[in-house]
Amino acid sequence: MDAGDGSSKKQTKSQLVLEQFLPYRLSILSNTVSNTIAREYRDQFGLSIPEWRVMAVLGRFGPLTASEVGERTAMDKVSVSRAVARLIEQKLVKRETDSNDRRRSILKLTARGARTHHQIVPIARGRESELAAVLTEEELRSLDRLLAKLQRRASAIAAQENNA
Amino acid sequence: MDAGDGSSKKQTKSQLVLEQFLPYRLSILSNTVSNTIAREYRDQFGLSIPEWRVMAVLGRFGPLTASEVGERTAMDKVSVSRAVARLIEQKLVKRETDSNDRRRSILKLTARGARTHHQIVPIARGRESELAAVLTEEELRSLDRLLAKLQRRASAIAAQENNA
DNA sequence: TAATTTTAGTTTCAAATGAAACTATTTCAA
DNA sequence: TTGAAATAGTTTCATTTGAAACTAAAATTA
Repeated sequence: MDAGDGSSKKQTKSQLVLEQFLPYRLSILSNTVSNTIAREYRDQFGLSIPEWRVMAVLGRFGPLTASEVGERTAMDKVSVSRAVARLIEQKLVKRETDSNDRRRSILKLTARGARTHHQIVPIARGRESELAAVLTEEELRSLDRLLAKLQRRASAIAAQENNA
Repeated sequence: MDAGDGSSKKQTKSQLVLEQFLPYRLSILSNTVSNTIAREYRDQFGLSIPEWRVMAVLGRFGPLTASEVGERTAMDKVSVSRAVARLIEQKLVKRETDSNDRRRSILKLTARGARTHHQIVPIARGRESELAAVLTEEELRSLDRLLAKLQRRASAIAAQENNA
């Protein structure tokens, strides 16, 4: 076999070696990481990733409206709406209507939500550290830069695509 | 504003700044890239990402059995089975039963499939280059290394998790 | 060699997701 | 100020996905 690690060798002209193909590698890495974490959130707290993301931004920046949550999490409004609905059922989030603009609702963590948030943050951080532990400080800074650059470019391409 | 680019600043102890959180950043980047590419495959060739992945490995390494396709693409057998079913409908892939082991089927691109593959590869590569163009040669090598390291670690964590 | 277990792949069912239509409210423009 | 357009968020519907059950064939073992 020639490694699941997508390393080195150049590919030939009209072939595509999937395991060296950047979009594919990003997708596999991201899924591996997300699935591991998702399972932990689910097993320990009964939360899905979208639900957890909403909690994370409310814990950090709340109270927020649903659209602000969307901006902060890069989730679309449908996903936010559904995640919020489940969080309210679970009494982790509460909603009140904005008195200035009654279309808006204002979301914040309940006391219970705040406690859960408080429990999850260190776990999430721990997972991240466990992953990042294979990298040196310098590699981490490098990764940060590279991901930022790629994200800017990827967003630009996506946006451009949207107009065309 | 504190940037959608997830840069620099350290986060405080019991908070989690989503846009600096590595699993989240990987997920957003990967989704941005995949969605752009997925749309192109869909619009131009009527293929989904799983379908395209199957075509890619068959084009490069075929003929293969369904499980070999699974290994090469990191797709589970259900996804492979469904992708293959659709590709057969579209007459891009053909299946014949292995005469030595009649549980197995042997998959290969049809002539039509090979032509489609031949058309897509340069496009896929083009997209990758467009993305990678923001990085220098050295940054690319660095990225390659970092992703490989992270993937190894992520897989190890996932595997460990599976036993526990 | 008959019974049991394993392997390859498919089907089924339930949950997750995305796009489009919809409701309620607010803003804008004539 | 009233009618049209825009905005916030939800619901609906069709598609995708994942897990578990299932079928068929092969390998194992007793």
